[in-house]
Amino acid sequence: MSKYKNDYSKQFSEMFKALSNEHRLEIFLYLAKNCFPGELSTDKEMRASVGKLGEGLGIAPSTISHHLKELRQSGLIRMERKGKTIECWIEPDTLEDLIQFFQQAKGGK
Amino acid sequence: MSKYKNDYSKQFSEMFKALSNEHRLEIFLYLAKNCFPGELSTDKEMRASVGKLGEGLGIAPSTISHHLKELRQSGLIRMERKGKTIECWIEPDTLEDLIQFFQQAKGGK
DNA sequence: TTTATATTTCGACATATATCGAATTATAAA
DNA sequence: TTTATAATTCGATATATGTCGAAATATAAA
Repeated sequence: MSKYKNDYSKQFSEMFKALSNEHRLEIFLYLAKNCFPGELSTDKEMRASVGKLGEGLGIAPSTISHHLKELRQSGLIRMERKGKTIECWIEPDTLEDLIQFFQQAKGGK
Repeated sequence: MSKYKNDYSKQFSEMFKALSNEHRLEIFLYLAKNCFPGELSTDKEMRASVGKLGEGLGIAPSTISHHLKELRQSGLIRMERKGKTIECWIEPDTLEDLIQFFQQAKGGK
């Protein structure tokens, strides 16, 4: 088997690691559904606070914070302080990159 | 944040875990490129042995074996003994599932 | 300025993961 | 049947991960 790593393998494997935890995947899916920016990226409704994201997951705030850090560091989400809370939303380019990653793998190109 | 897990979250998080390791991702990409079944699924060239997949990765055969088991258990690849060797190939449906997973996430549906 | 709220950082700990080499199993070849 | 090849399983070990609670930090409210 010849080397089949490209320059992005490391980056993609880090995104997959971020999504390999069920709590992080759930957060990611929630953000993808509710907080995908675009036409209304400045609208408060398009973003979710750390506290909001923690609701219903049954884990400590410090753990949520840890998970969000992982999602951010892998390039899947963005975070920005807004007053007392910190707002989170999906990094839109990365979602498209992931689709292309698997389409290319499927195409065998 | 409301629960956003669906019935498949667990299964997807396991695939992402399998792809979170650089060695496994490399194996997966190699198989996707070279061993995607279809019109020639019985052709020897469409499959790769465990030994072949280990070449050039610089890790022990037992470790390759471990990684392939993870890829198989997560549903990303298939394996079948053929004489002395064990042949590996991509599970084609799963690749399409992954594309749809991210397309759906992007669509916000 | 003091207090309350939201979040992060730190230190600890239990569990999971990646890896190896040795031993084992399965098959084919001599 | 004995030997060689391919791959897996096992046991060990070092490192990484998920989690918590306590303490620290940032901001807003009183």
